[in-house]
Amino acid sequence: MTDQSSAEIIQTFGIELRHLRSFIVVAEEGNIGRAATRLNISQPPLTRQIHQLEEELGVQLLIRTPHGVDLTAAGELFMEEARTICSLVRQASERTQRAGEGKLGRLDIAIFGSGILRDIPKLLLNFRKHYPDVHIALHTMRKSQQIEALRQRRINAGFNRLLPSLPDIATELITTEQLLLAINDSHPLAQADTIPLMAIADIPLILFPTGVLPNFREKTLKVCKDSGFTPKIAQEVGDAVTAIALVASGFGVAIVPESSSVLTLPHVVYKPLDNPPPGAEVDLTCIYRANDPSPVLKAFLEECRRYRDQILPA
Amino acid sequence: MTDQSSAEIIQTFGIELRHLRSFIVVAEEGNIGRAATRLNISQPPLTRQIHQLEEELGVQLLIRTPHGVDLTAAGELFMEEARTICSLVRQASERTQRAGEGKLGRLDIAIFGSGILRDIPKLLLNFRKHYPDVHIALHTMRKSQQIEALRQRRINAGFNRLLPSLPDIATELITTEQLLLAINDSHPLAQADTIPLMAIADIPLILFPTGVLPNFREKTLKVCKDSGFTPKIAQEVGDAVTAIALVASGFGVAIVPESSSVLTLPHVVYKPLDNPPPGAEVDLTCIYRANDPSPVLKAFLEECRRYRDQILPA
DNA sequence: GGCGCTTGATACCCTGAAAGTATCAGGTAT
DNA sequence: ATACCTGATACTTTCAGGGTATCAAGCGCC
Repeated sequence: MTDQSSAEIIQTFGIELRHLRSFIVVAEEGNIGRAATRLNISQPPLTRQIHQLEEELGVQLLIRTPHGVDLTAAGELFMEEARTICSLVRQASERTQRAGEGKLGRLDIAIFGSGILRDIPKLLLNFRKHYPDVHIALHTMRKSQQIEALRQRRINAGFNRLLPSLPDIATELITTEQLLLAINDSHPLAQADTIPLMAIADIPLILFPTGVLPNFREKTLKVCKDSGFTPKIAQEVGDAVTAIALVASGFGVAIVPESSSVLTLPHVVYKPLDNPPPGAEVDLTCIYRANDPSPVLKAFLEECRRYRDQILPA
Repeated sequence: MTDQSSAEIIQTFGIELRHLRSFIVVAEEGNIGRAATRLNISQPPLTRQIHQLEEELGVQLLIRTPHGVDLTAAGELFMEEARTICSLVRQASERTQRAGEGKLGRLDIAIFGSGILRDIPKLLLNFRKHYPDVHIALHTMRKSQQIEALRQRRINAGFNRLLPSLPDIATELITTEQLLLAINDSHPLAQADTIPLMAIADIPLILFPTGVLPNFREKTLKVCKDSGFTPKIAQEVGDAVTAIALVASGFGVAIVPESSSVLTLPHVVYKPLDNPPPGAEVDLTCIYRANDPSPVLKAFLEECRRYRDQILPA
């Protein structure tokens, strides 16, 4: 297949862009001498170039008149085609340069449940503002799927929390969030400004997500253990949104990342932990192939860093 | 304006089609050495060409791996663009060649009243069959308009009868037609198979067309004079169709070219002249600029000759 | 782990094609 | 008739692209 396709392409031996550029100028000037001046070459080589072109095409392009040259019908057609081609080359060059700077291209990005609630949309919005010509496709994937998809090159980056360290996957920290307690407003504890973790020891706890370790479920259990108790597990669910929905229905409480609090559901209030133990926080990170040379990805990671530096002081 | 437009085009210095063709093959092979073999050059110059291209664009197009080369995102984009450009060059080349052979292009052709009745449509149909990609635009013009339009290059060819000889306008004979008498079937003469011209000396004659000399009106009068009489003029009209319509209404008789007889109107019959005097015939000719180099026109004129040679024996 | 094979990159030379110089030939206009 | 355009041609020169030889680096196979 390759042989055939390139055989077709290589048909046009001999003809070079130089010929097209020269011909365009000659056609514009209607005079070979003046055209040569504009091309910064002398007249004879230009005459020869045009002859070569006519020879190569097997068609007369110019009619020599006493005061210059006129285009034949074929010449007129070829001039249009040549203009198109030259401007296409220019465009190709520019587009490739922009692609090289990461300003043009496509990013396939995997997101997961609770990450989408606040930081990722903001980040993507920022990026789109700086790189409007980069097309972003979002895919919802759980952590293990993200890693597999990265390795298979189906995606360029993914967002997740609590990542295992892997040799071929690099990470970029987006933000570190405090943990909040999502609690039903009918519960007496919901009146307090902050809640000591120990206070929920006897309240049923909704855990999430299910899936491979390490995950946020594990994190939640560890935080409780560090506070000196083992929680009563009310229910295990797949994602933060479902967990908070259960909180709204009075199933129990849930420990969620700070950013989840943008999700308002009736009867759900979010309370900071009183005296949070060390480790009562969770990272949101961007993962990508460690050796991915894509300039678009590079630009995206820079945007990630800019976002992080921007919100960390605040 | 020319300076600006070409300045834009000439932006892409350095880059030549050679670079694009080479890059495509390299991208296809994923291996510079093999690509060089396929391009029938050795490996070092190909390496250099790719470097030149990357230099020129200011973008890395290839990632060198131990087993060959991979495309960067920019490289992948540029490869698509390069393919497009190369195939466009090929197409341009082919189209120009076809234009040079007269197989592609546009013909603006002027026609006039009675010529359109038989020969011109047949001729155009033949031409279209051989040259399907030539677009033909028809314009209805009287003789003087045709000549003016030819000189102003608004048309490529015209059809007419009885043309004055002009230095810059060449002619190509299409057909020579006998003259027929168009007569109302209520007239006693309409019963005869042929009619001697003298017989209409007393019947009102409808003359056409009005306009510059020489014209068919003049021809008609001359034929009558050669037969030894001066006709009674019933009416002068602009074209053959109107004249025949008047015959249908009983205004009188008309002398018309043979081809007009394809036009059937109620009560109109066409009768050959009995013993037609020499000169009782009229040419249909194609006129064009004597120095017009257009290959499309050339092809059209050849079609005209073919048509003439085809109908002359019959 | 060392050796051989692959890959692309580099240094140098050489050929050939394209550009330059000088001149010619044809057509117009004065 | 001549002076001045035009593009075409002959010859020279230059330099860019291609060739040969070789190198450096990475992978895989014993």
